[in-house]
Amino acid sequence: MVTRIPLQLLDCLPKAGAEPLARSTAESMATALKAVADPTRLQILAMIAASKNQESCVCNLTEPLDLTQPTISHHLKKLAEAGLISGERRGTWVWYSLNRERWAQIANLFNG
Amino acid sequence: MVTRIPLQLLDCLPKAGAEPLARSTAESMATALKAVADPTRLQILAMIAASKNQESCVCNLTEPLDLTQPTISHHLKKLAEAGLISGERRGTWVWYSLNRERWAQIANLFNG
DNA sequence: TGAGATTATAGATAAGTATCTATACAGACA
DNA sequence: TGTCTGTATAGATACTTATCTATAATCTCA
Repeated sequence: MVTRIPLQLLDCLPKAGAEPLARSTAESMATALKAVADPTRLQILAMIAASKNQESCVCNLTEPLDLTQPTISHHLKKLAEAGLISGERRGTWVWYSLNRERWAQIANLFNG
Repeated sequence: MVTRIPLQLLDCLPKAGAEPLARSTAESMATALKAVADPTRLQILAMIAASKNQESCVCNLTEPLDLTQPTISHHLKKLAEAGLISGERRGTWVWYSLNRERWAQIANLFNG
């Protein structure tokens, strides 16, 4: 006996080959995007990009953003972990600059 | 009497014109990015994009993603609120498709 | 070496959110 | 109209995280 599939269901069958994005890939992309998806971190990135030599020390970010220094450090750490910025100690200060290659990778998520 | 500024400090002064990104703008951008910055939602977006006519009903998403139907509905709502997808009821099913213009707007955040 | 300045870390707290179960709503069809 | 199917909403819970205060670590310089 043949099971009859109602028309309703047939209309809704997934097309062959519509494989879901691999979970591991999706998680890796989401981690990078989460780092950017925060208003304070977007402001930090904008300020670095607008600074002389496109780099900034922490001291330049704290006052304009009206947040405490540990909070700024927390956000810089998140951005660094996502590979979006790098910090380099020069004397007393730590200078943060954008990682252009990583930035381009994320842009490609949307251009593909 | 002139206050003497130590050399150390001079080295760290922000450059003129390095205005922070307006908070309201940053928050609006972050809202859109937060919608994308979730592995499940990335998978949903990928599945919609890979589907026939680039649209999908909820029933096609639930099983491959191994999540309950209310959870999928929750994510679809988030994506819709961010303007990234739109749902259209056709009979029993609601079909979701990508909003290309909105997608392009987000891509521009990274290409600018 | 010791004092002062800059940055990072630890721990606490409050707010946000991804997920579930239970249930309501909406359309198809017999 | 009543039943079945597909989708949305409500409420609860556990997990994440943005922020703060307090403190440690690191560097400069007198």
